[in-house]
Amino acid sequence: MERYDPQAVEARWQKVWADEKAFETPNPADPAADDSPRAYVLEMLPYPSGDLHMGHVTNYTMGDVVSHFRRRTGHKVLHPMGYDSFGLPAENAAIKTGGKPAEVTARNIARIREQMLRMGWSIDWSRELSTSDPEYYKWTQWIFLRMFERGLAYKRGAAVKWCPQDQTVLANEQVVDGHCERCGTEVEARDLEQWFFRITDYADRLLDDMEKLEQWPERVLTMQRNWIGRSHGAEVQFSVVGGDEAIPVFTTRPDTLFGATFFVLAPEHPMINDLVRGTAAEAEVTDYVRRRGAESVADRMRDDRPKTGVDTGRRVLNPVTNEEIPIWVSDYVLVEYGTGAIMAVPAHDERDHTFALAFGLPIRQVVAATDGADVDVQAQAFTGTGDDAVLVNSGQFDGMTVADAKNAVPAWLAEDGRGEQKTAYRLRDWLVSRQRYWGAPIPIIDCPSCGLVPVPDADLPVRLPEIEDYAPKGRSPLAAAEEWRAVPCPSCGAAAQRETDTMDTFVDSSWYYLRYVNAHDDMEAFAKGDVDWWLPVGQYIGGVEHAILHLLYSRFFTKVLFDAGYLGFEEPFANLFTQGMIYKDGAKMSKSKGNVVAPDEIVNRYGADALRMYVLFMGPPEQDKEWSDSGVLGPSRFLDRLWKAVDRIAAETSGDPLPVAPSGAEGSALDLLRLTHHSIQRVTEDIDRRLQFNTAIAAAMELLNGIEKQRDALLGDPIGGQALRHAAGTLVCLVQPFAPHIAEELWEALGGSRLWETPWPVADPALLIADTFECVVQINGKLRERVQLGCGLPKDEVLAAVKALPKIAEQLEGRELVKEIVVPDKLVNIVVK
RNA sequence: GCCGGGGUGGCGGAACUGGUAGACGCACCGGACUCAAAAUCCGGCGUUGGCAACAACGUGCGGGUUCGAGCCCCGCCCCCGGCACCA
Repeated sequence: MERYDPQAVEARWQKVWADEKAFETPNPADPAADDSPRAYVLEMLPYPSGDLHMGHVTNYTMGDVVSHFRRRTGHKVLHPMGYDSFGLPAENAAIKTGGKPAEVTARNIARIREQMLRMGWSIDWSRELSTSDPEYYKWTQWIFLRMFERGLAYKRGAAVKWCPQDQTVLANEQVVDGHCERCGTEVEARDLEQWFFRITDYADRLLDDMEKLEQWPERVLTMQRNWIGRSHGAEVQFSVVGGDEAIPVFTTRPDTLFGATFFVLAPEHPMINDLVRGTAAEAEVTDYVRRRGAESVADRMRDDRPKTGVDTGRRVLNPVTNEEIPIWVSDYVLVEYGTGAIMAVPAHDERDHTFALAFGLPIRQVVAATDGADVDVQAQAFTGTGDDAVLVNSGQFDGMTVADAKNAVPAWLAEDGRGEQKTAYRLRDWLVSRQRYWGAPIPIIDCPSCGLVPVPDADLPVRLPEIEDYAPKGRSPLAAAEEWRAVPCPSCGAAAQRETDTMDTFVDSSWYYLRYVNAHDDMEAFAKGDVDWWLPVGQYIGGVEHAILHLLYSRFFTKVLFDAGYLGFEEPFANLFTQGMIYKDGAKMSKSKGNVVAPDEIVNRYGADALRMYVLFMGPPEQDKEWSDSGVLGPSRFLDRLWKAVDRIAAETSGDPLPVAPSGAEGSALDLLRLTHHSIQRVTEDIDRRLQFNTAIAAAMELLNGIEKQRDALLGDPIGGQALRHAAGTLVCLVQPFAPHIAEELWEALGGSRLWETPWPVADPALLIADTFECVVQINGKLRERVQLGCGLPKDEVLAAVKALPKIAEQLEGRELVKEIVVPDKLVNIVVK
């Protein structure tokens, strides 16, 4: 056979797979379906920027290894691919170059698809989809309407985050430290009418169902938990002195209610104007509110800012002490959390304490430590809540522990409506409307008499109109398409206007995993029987950067669709694997830093198989990794050596591509058979149970090293030759998920065909057992000697054999024996004095 | 501050259930082949001492449990990620 030429080999097999539709998978209704177990292996779909990057290569190669493995262990595998193709980059590129977003997107998809094909991933291309395709977004709109019907999509005026660069509003999840997640511009606060999804209705289920996600990484669950931010506490009513109204507060410390010595409203609290109108403090309060409002979002988030505030002169009644306490306004209270108002307990809350000191407000201790700790609440807030923290100065609750009082106080308040147990969340409703062009139009019509009316399902999709100017102007570019906008109201027929905002692209990607199942069905988004057959996704793989946004939204969508009866499951992804990022020179690869290594260049030089192996071999898949230009040489050399070794063995032995292990092997032939079967076991475990691809590849490398070491000695011998052929065939089988092209070629050289659907090798238990082992001999826990002993030897015989060793005998000479430990077939430790 | 993850040779990493620390690979050093170089093949490669056999030390730091600790426990330090004036 010729020299290993990755380019030729890879092109050849990619064509075979395409011609034979090797990786297309039937749905249950298809006659080709049978009752073999199924596996849905999915990687997060890419944004088609045009260039495949190393993160994509790692992500999709991991999924591909799992797919191949499942296929060869008897599963029907669904392994699809698509493009998250709506979004700002294509739109911005179109604005810059004068083209159309749809054209830019089509070009980018064509380019990235070509690069993907060169990687040789075993994808069912017949299910390929693009979220910007009307065939797809028709159903995104359909889901929006289901949300609308259920009251889960609604429009309201609210203080929202606005990105002045991208000229659109953002979801809370898309604001990172006060800056736009996408472009890094500092966001502004604006009051706008916007569309929201009521994800907060699902906060409890999103949290509680995480218990079912046993196979999700802890760090992702933690991030979601933090994001949802559930706190149990109480809502307590404080009535305004000299008025009829009561102002509710949320507190997680109802046990400290007797210590509430003042009251604080957020500057945006809706009742402020009424409270101060006509009072002496009106001017000062209004001025304070205006100044806070002018501050940037990022400034308000700075954590070192001093406390500011102003006294309204008005008072509320502490509902348990009946004391009148002053109402202050301060921006340390956030309008969007809880009720936008707090009761301040300076003795037991650090923030309230700081505020009390700054403005000379009274501090009253209501919790004491019983462990003798010195507590001076005038100097410092005491925030202890343990079993040794008990209530004082709290009427009938004196002496009760904090934990008990947290329940007892709200229960007592509830008796006469002064308060009740309550749960608060950090999570806010998901703002989904965007004032940009390249997204799915929101399928709603605004009628002067009927209000917001859904577009009838039969009229979907609401297609994006062709427009001239995509440039953002602070309102949706769709507003300029007046002919498109003007429609009769579906309900009353009067002249009405279409909604002109488009949907956040995260809406598109919140359900794509369902669409793959019936990717080109134009009668429905997906068929319940089919999605229930394939989902939940058996293995989902993607970047940890989507831990909150995409994964939380997708879980929300799945629950909504489940509630509406379209799905038979509540969690979309049974197993989640988050891969680490690839760095170069200590930094994330990026064009601006000029440290991007293009996968294409590596493929041209070393082949896709070498690149596939290297990205997995670099380190544990979930960890961040550092790209090394010379590192790829390891796998590349391995494939070269593999080629030569298998080529020679194929030429000089005969039989099946993977003959049975010859019986009667001994010596180095037997050693090789054992190594082979240990390798099967290691690679199988590493792929199947541990998703630990780096060690699977290391095991394959060790097998090749073993084959090379024995090759010349065994080739002349009939049993040895068969052992070699068995080892070589096995190695090709084990390498196939990682390097599928060369594996097919070598399998063919061994006389086989279609390795991708050849059953995965199974380790022979008899060959996993050795008859001797290297016994480690320790004295006082220190390694002193090693000796080959027979397996299964009784303890006393092992000890006798070990003590007979000259070196050990010498060291035991004249010392008192304290203890002897024998770990069967492993080690001996002799403890002496 | 709270929550989660991590810290092992020159480098990436391995050690899965407490049992030989450093698998596999990169880099480097020496040798073979070559006029020479590249490629390839063979050998070496934690630190210190020693010609060597070998010995001592060694998994962020300090303690503990154990016959035995990279792994378990207690107390710290540092790095990464999430949340954070969230009442």
